[in-house]
Amino acid sequence: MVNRSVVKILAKHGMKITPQRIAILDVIINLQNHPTADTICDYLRLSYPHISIGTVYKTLDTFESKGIINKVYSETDTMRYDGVITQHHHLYCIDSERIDDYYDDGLNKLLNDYLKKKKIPDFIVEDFKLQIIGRFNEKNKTK
Amino acid sequence: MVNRSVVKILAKHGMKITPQRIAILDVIINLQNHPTADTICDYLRLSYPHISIGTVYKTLDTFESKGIINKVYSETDTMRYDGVITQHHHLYCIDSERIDDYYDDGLNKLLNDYLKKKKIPDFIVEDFKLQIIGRFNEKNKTK
DNA sequence: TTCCTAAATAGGAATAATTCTTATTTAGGA
DNA sequence: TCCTAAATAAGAATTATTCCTATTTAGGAA
Repeated sequence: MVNRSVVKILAKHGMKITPQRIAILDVIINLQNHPTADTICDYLRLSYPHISIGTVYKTLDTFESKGIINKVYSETDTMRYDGVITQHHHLYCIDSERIDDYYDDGLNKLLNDYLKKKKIPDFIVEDFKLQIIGRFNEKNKTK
Repeated sequence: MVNRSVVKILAKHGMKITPQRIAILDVIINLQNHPTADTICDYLRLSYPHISIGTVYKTLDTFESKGIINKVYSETDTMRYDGVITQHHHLYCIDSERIDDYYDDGLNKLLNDYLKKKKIPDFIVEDFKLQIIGRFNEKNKTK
């Protein structure tokens, strides 16, 4: 079940529509948990056994440079990817590798207004990301 | 010129005082530009030719787990380190690898108050870090 | 529809960052 | 001064990522 909108996204950015790109973009948009390139590749191999890890890395880089996906900084030395590009922030769990999205328009506005007013010397702000570090409490420990 | 306070920091955290630890901590506190483990090692070798890169990594991890230094998330796949542990944020340059510290007590307070009041469901906030992404302007391009 | 070409891909080698292993050394308490 | 657990050096191993090259392919032109 190829998602038609995935094809549209590729076309909109003037990219060649290849089965690999469709599959990769489909996976990253549908996996909600900020997967690594390796995780993405494992998933892809279920339906696409010959895909190459090099292609996955290259394609993710291409998507990122077009602004289709985002890289997520992580504590470990493995890069993670995020199919959500509307502005949002991240909750980092101290006890696990878990990283959740955090949407908060109030927070966005608060920071936007502050940084616009504040004027950091010799620096032009283009974007910002808040990493919120802490713990998921009992009710929500597994996911 | 061994910095006495470096020794004090090690002692305060109940760590064995070794020449390697003194040298490493001295370098990371005095280098202000968020060096990589490799950069730290190069510096150390000037005065300490036999230090092992493995020791540098292990020691930086130890320091980080004791809260003496911080890791800094970076765009590339190389971890960087920060000898400054008072709360602060980072300015990431889009055009280079440069990462500057950004101190702003007003911002800290703003975010603290907001997150304290806001209550993110099922998540207990311990800390936060703001990544401010943008460009250094002409006057300040080289550094 | 067929052909053509630049771009994309597969597969594997190469590189770079980091961790692991083990024998040796050492800090600091007894 | 001695003893032992902890720290270190050196290099091997691992892991993530990039690079290389021959082959394939998407999509525009004829």
